[in-house]
Amino acid sequence: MSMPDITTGKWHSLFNEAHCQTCSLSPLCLPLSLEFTDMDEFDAIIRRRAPLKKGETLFLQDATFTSLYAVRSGSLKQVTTEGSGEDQLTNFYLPSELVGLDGIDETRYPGTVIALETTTVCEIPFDRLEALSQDIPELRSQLFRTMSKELRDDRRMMRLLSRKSADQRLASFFVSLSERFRRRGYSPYSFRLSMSRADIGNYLGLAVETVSRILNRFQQQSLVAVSGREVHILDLDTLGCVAEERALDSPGVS
Amino acid sequence: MSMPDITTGKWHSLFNEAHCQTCSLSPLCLPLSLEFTDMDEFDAIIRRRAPLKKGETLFLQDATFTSLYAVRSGSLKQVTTEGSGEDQLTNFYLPSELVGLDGIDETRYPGTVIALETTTVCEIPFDRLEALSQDIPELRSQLFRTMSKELRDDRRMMRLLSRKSADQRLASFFVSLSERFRRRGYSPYSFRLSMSRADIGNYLGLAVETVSRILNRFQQQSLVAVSGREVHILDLDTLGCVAEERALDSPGVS
DNA sequence: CGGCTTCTTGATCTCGATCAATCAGCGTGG
DNA sequence: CCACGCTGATTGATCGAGATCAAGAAGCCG
Repeated sequence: MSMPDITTGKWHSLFNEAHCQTCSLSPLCLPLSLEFTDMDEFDAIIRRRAPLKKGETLFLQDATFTSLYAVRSGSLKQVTTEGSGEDQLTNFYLPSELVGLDGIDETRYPGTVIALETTTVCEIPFDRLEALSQDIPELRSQLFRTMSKELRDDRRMMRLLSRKSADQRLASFFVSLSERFRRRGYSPYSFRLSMSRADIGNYLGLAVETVSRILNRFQQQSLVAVSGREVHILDLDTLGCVAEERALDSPGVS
Repeated sequence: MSMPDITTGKWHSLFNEAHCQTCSLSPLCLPLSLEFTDMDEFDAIIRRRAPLKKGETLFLQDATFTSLYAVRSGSLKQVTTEGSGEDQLTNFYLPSELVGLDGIDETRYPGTVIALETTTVCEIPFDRLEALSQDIPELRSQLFRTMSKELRDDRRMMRLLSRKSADQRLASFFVSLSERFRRRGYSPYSFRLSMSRADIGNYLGLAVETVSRILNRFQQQSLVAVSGREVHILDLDTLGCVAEERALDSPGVS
């Protein structure tokens, strides 16, 4: 839909020409607060990567940590396999978001990251980024802030997982997605889910069947219109209320 | 028990003399990888704080973010109140751990931090820390690593909250506590819980009653011996298995 | 078309929440 | 010293949200 068309064959040139200075995402991405000259320096360490196709992995769990990745287009999921248990989907990544921050303190990435659709990323070698962050205080500061924000989001997720009902989880998910699309200049009301129901369930700690049923219920309540992976949000306000409301106050649920 | 005695009155002098160079926690704390001269510089920006008594708050949710805090002794909990819902306990902090990292990207702390017992902390003004981290690459690197580790721990917590049974949660909690005490030089097998059952339940996403019941069960299975807040871990290995095992494989639970 | 995977829908079962006492620990004041 | 009240911990009985099991129904692609 709103993503550039991969089939034209113009990608490669487009993609070689790409620079932070001309990237529409730079106000959201790491170079956010950089001056032009600093941005040049930053841009110089970035490695553009060939696009990933749907289902391809950016890196595997336990691979040696070397780089962070900024998403340019498309989306990815991070999956952690631990012990005997099943996989846990810990994150979805959208354009301008930074992948790999949780790998810094170890030598390995703590999860596998997989493209959910055709996806392009910028590779940022971490040693060079760290060196550069010595000379550019804004860059360092921005890195700290990005990590801090991710910590904060994690805490929100913990609250969702430990206190919210299935309805509240789904509602939160849609509100959050809507907000993320809005910030990126896409419509907050109409978008296409790049992840399967199973992914959503795994991420939210719910069974696939539950996701399906609640989506159906939301549809009957005219909160959203869902057709396959196409989503139209009809009543964002109420959805926001559902997301935060205590299960008690919900009136005529019957 | 293993904590210095607060009642002797010797605290204040002890506490004024305290420096990173002589602090037994420095190999675990932020100055971990610093040279002597660097550690002096770091030590100079630290502000020692008067001890907090049980129940006192280090800072309130939405207070302006200014500093990180390193725990010297005692322990704290972080509690977030959001919307109409109840509080969510997002973290316990033990000596050498860094409090406040999730406040960096906003101007405010995202939760209230409360002492669970008599607790001393070192205040580290963040603007000075950030400035210092420009000159001391090891310090900057350590900060990144600390934040990254916290991200990783958060992901583990999400897995616990979304996939693990109540038994597994409690077992994980004890294994994790045990490990944290061990790293700090305390006994990994005998310790005193500074938090209430309600706190544990809130943190693990369980009702108090459930915590109580499962503790009882663990006791009957001779995994732990619990008396009030005094804990003796009898079978750490099995506890570790319980923490990771899928509910299926557990053999003769009956 | 057939052979996939993904999604939906229905029926049943279970774990842990909730409700409701009771009990234990503990500081306070008579 | 002991009755009182308060908070925290335990124990028992019931209930319900959501998992699980089991079929179908759509898509999707060679």
